Amino acid sequence: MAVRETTRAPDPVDTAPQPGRRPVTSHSQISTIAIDLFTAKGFDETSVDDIAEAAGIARRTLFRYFPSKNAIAWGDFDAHLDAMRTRLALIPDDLPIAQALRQALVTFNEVPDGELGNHHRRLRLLLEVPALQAYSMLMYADWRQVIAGFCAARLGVDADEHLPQTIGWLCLGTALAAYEQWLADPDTDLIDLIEAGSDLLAVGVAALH
Amino acid sequence: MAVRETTRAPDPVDTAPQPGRRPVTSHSQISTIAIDLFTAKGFDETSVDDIAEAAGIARRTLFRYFPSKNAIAWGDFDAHLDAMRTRLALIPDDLPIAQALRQALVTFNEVPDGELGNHHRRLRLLLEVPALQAYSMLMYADWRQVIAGFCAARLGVDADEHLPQTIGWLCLGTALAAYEQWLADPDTDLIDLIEAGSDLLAVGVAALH
DNA sequence: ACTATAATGGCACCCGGTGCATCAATCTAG
DNA sequence: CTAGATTGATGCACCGGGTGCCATTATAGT
Repeated sequence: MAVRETTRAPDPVDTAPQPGRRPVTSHSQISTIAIDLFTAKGFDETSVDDIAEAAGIARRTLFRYFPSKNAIAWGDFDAHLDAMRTRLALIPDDLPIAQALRQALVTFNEVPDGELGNHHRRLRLLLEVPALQAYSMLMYADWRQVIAGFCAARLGVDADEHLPQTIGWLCLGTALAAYEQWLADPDTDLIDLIEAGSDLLAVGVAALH
Repeated sequence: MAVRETTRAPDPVDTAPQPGRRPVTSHSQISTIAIDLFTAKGFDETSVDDIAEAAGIARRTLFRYFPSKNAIAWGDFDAHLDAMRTRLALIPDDLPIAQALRQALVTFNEVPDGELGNHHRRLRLLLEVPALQAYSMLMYADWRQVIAGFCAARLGVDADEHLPQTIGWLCLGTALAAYEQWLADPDTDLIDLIEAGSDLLAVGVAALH
C-alpha cells in the first residue's frame, strides 16, 4: 500500500503563467465527486473506473492525482495539517499547554458553513468504511507529529521523545473518540464532545509542569 | 479491504475426533513462516505465493486461513484479546480503575520467553510497515473495545458511551507510544515506558471518581 | 465398501496500482 | 509565426492481492 507516490504539487490557486499543459481538474474536485459516489453507492461498490469516468478523466490520470483510492476520500489533507500547524504556532506562549491543545482540537474541526455537508459525509466515510479507517492511520501519523512538534517546542525537548509522542497519541484518541460519538449520535454537539474529552486529558497533561 | 472473511475456527487444540480431512497446518505456523520471510525480504517484496510455497500449501488455501496478507502478520490476535479480557475480569473490584488499566497494559505485553524473539520481530513489522500500520487500526478497534467494556462495567455505563470509548483510545495511545519509543531505542525497557505513559494517563482517569 | 463431512487445491476472474511510451496543450525564445 | 521545451493526459501491458466456483482428497462412522 503505497502512501505518497504523487508529488502533489498543490492545485494552482496562484495562476502564475507557466509552460506546459493546464490540469483539466483539481484534487478537491475529484475528491468531491468521489465522495458523492461513495456515499451513494458505497465505497467498495465504487470502482476507480467509476470515479475516473464521473470526473471525466482517464483512470491513469486519476492515479496521478491521488496515490490510491483510499487517498481520494481524504482530499487535500496536507492543507488541513498546515492550517493546524499555523494555528498552533500562533497560540500565545503564556497559554498553558493543555489549553493550547484543547483549542487546537476544537479549531481543527471548524469548517466553513458551505463545506459543512461535504465535511460530514467525508468524516462519516473515513470513520465507517474499514478500508478508510485503516488508511487513515497513516494520515493520523502526520497529524500526531504536528501535535508532538508543538509540545516538544513548548517543553524544550525533541519531538521524537516519549512524552510529546504520547501526548500526540492522547490528543488523537480524544479527537477520534469525539468523532465516533458524534457520528453515532449526530444530535450531540461535536465541539462539546471534544471539550469533554479534552478535560479528561487536560488533568493529566497539566500535571507536567 | 475485507477484514474478517474466514470463519476462523481456531486451530484444534482440543482434538476431538471429527469427520473430515485434517488441516495440514495451523495459523501460528503459517504466521511464523511469513514473519521470517517478511523480516528477511521485506513485506512488500514477499508475495503471498512466496508464503504459500514456504508453508507448503496452495495460495487458495492460504487465503482460507487468513483473510488477507496483512492479517498473516498479526497471527492469532483474537487469542491475545481473549487473554486480556480474561485478565481484566480477574482484577479485583477494589483496585482503582487507573491501576487496573495500567496493570492490563503491562501484562498484555508479557510474553513467554521462548516466543520473545518472534514477538519482537512481529511487533517491529506491525509498527514499521505502512500497510501493516494501517491494517492494525482495525485490530486496535477490537482492543479498544475490550478496554471500553471493562471501564463501562466499572463505571456502570454502556460500553458505547463517550467516556469508556475515550479511555479506550487513551490507553491505546499510551501503549502505542511506548511501543514506538521502545522500537526506536530497544535499550529502554518497554515496561518502563508503558508505566511512564500510564502515569500521565492515570492522573486524568483517576479524576473520574 | 459406502457415505457424510471437512479440508485442500486449481482455475478463471475482478480490481487496485505501476512502468513506460506517446500524445496534447501551453509558454518562451528567435 | 515557428521551433523547442515543458508539463499534463492517456493508452496499454502487466503485476499482485483477493474471491467464487467446483473438483479432489482425506477422515469418521455405519
